[in-house]
Amino acid sequence: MINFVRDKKKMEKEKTDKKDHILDVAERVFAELGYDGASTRMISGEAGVNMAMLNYYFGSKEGVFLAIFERRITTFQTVLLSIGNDDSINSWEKLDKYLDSYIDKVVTNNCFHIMLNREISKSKKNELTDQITDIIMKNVTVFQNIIAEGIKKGDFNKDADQQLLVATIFGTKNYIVNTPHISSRVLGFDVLDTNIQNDVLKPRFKKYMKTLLKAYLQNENDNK
Amino acid sequence: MINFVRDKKKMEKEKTDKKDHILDVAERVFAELGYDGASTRMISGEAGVNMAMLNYYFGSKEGVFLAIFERRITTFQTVLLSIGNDDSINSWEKLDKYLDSYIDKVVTNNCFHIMLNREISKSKKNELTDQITDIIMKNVTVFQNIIAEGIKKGDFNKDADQQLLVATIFGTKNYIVNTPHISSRVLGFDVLDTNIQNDVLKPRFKKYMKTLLKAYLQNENDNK
DNA sequence: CAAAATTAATCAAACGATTGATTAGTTAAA
DNA sequence: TTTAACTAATCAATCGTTTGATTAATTTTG
Repeated sequence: MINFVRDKKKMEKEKTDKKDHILDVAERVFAELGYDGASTRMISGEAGVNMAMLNYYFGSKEGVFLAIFERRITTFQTVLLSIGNDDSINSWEKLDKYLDSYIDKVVTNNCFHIMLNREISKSKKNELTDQITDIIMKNVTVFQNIIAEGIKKGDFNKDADQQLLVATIFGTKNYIVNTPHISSRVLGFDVLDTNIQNDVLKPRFKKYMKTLLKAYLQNENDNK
Repeated sequence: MINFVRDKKKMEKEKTDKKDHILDVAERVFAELGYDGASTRMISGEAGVNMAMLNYYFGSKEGVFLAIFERRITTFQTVLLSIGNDDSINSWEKLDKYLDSYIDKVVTNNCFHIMLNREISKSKKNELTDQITDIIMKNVTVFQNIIAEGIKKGDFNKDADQQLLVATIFGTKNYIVNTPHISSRVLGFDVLDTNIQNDVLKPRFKKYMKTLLKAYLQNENDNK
């Protein structure tokens, strides 16, 4: 067996790569089978590591689950927050930017969002669902503020139902991303195919969402 | 011990009542914890029956799951189908009727729809997800046909994205019903409270959905 | 009608399999 | 040599299911 010479830098890189690899696999398996349906043996098996490594690295199965979260949420939320707080653009532009960023992210990281929504859909509360709720609410609040601000400024129709509009944008996204078997049959192509996602789904989804929101939020006496 | 005189009719009633009771409980527990998260012990325990009764009546855990489906889908789908096939009303009225029936049903039977959507959100295909997909697609197809017909007739805007509109109506519904922790915080009330559902949620949801679809589907040169 | 035979409903106990987790020991790196 | 990375073996607990036995209800028989 050949023994490579590896410096410390390289090692650390490989270590985090290994942990990252485990999380990649776990994220996919959790999305495929759900948290309860996915076993630690299956995850470690597909990741090509010993089962005990999951506990060695992440402490427990739940630790793996939470590690997946921490990896995804931080950068994403700061991006959305910065859009919400950008005072140099008007409400319509904010809406556009938010939708562009949001749709890009959730379509690309669909495994994560499938996993996330499966767990939050458990109607019985527990520590985990509370944590997930808080995470999701941060994204929701940014969107809500954009709408509320737009209405206050007079850019958006004041009769709009802010709360249910939240349900529409996030619900529409969830439908496409989280139930791929259904949405693929409705749309006529495989929504999980990366190429189709980038070339067809994302632009079409963005365009649709903007048109829909414009139709609903536009003041009745306005013309475009 | 008193021995009641009971005719055959009465007996059968009680038997189906018991099976129905088990399915009621199972439906709730599945919604609370997911299919994998809910154990047969827990279901039988909460239903107050011996564990073996689940297998005696329904063959297996999956049998319980499928029995819940058969109980719910039949009547519901015929109602929606009859609306879709009603030629005495125009497309706008069909849309209204469909939304009224659909929203009433899914909000009331929220446990069932939570359960249904949790399982279909597993991205790995299996026999069960295929069955659920077929069931869901029937409801979707009725809605799609209403939209397609309306566009063909010229009632609806021909530039409308039919497919993504499907994602919006069913997605918005799912968001409200399937993630009650989130939607309750967004809306500011408990979406699982039966009284609130009937007095507040249903009428508001119907009104919103109709307004949204009208804004999007209305021909640009039309006035109401 | 009454006794016997048959069927349906229910139960506690136990089955083998699988779960998440831990151990004690080995290998590799610093 | 000390520490970190990794492994095979094993743990108790829980899973869905099955069993054999028992009770209750119904039908058949004499």
